[in-house]
Amino acid sequence: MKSKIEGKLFNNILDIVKQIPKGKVATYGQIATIAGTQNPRLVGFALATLKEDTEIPWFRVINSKGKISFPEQSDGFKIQYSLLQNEGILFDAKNRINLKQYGWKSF
DNA sequence: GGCTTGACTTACA
DNA sequence: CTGTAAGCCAAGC
Repeated sequence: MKSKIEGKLFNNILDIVKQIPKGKVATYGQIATIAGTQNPRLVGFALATLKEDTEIPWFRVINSKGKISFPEQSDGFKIQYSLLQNEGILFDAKNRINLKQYGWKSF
């Protein structure tokens, strides 16, 4: 057992992402701020280190532009796209999510 | 133990 | 609208 947690902010980020309600999405900056860090990259990094069997809804995390962070040709994009639609979230003509409607509000 | 990269954001020109 | 620069934390080598 490790007496030290592997990055307190890191653990915080994952915990916050798990708290995103269904049908809502949150931006990296939003999560980073709530987690207590000024580095949104850690949010992406935290999600990048997740396992396949993770229970964390990483697909509900998008960038400030309201778009998926993956290239449209990437499989990750397709997967996240499908999962979000499955949650009831739709995209506009520019493949962007309407944060005004689906944006997650802080607790 | 030090440097580079990374699913990013915000500000300015 | 696009492009460049700085900020900041953790993992990998």
